[in-house]
Amino acid sequence: MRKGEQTRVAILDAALELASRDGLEGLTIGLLADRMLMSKSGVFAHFGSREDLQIAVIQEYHRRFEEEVFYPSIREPRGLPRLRSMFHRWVTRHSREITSGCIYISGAVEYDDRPGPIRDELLQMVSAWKRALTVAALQAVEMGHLRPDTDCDQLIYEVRALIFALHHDARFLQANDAIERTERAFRRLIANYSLPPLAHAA
Amino acid sequence: MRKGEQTRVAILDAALELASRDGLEGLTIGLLADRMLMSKSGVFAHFGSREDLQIAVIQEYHRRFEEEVFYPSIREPRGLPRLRSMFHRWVTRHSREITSGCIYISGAVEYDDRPGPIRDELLQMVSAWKRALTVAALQAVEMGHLRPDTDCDQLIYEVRALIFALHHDARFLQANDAIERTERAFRRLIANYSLPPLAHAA
DNA sequence: CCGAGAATAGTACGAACGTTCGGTAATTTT
DNA sequence: AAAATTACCGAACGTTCGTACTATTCTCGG
Repeated sequence: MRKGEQTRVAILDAALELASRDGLEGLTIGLLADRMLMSKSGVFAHFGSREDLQIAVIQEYHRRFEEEVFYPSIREPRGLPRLRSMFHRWVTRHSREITSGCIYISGAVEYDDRPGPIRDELLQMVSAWKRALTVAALQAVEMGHLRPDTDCDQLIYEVRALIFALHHDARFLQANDAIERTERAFRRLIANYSLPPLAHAA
Repeated sequence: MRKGEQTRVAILDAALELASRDGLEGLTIGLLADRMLMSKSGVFAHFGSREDLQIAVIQEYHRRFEEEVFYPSIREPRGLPRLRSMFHRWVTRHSREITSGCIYISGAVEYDDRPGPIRDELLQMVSAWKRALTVAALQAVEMGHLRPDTDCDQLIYEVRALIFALHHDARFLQANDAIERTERAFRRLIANYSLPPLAHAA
């Protein structure tokens, strides 16, 4: 039980790459076997079914997302700095995987009308991240970084909207100014919900 | 050559419904034949190939989109009223088709990594609509409805972002406050780029 | 170094896919 | 009413899909 896990990890890695490009529905055991230079049944044996494979991919994606975006950010000072860090790392991740899309987003489109374990898994991951963002925003209000009347759900809704646009424009429209626009919009958004600087006060 | 066109229209109508729910990739000739109570070959004969069927669906979707969103808006007064109308009708359309998603958005995810005629067709339609929005924004600046230093590309980028979020939250997360949040964000956005009301001027 | 058990290959299956083809109705034209 | 064209069906092809079995190869502890 050592070689096995080792190849399982390798398969999962290739599966992630494949699913990021072609979506979870495009993730096929045959293609995966080709890429691994293995037989279909050899790949299949490592996961009980295709659905289990897809779920494993989602979980692995989430693990990496947390590792790359969430955990580093949580070490930043509570409040606006942490929220900024979460957003920036999120954007950076998207610009890095500009050739391999975000499974959260593509999965949402693929499974918005298809109930089942995969949709449930995706929903759980996306909701968790959304909640984490909202918590960070709430803390920013608590700390006095954002205006006390800030509707944090609304703020995070608009923040997430920017990421969706980034994903769309960078990948589909192949617009190279998407990252810049996303960050500019974020700055304006934060400025909107921030307390006015003292210099401008009456 | 009369009965044929008639059923072709009926097939296209069913195809649109199917593609809106399951995406353009989920649009299958077999399922379409089942829904039409026809044979696969019967359906097939009306379109030279599956790809031609998919392109026909995209074009029909675009036709309806223009009819429902663009043309009525262009009768509104040039400038901010027209831009508002375009956005509102867009949102309304999304809330109406809350059970059947937007082909522009699902198609963008499905074909962002798949070159070919379908991607080209989608790209053309999406770009055209984006340009129409930008033109409306530019006119709003010209008319003095928006600040003269407004970056219209940036504004429209953020406007489109809101629609992406609406689509995501309404369909995938099934959040029932998505429409309200979208409109609230739009108001804030416009206020940001508007000239300050005279009452607040120094 | 060998034998047990894990890891992978091989083969086969039923289903669904797009597509082709030949034939038969139905419809339009003459 | 006859002829010609169009509309549709049914069956089959080749491929790919996920999955179930069986066989073979490899790995590693005793």
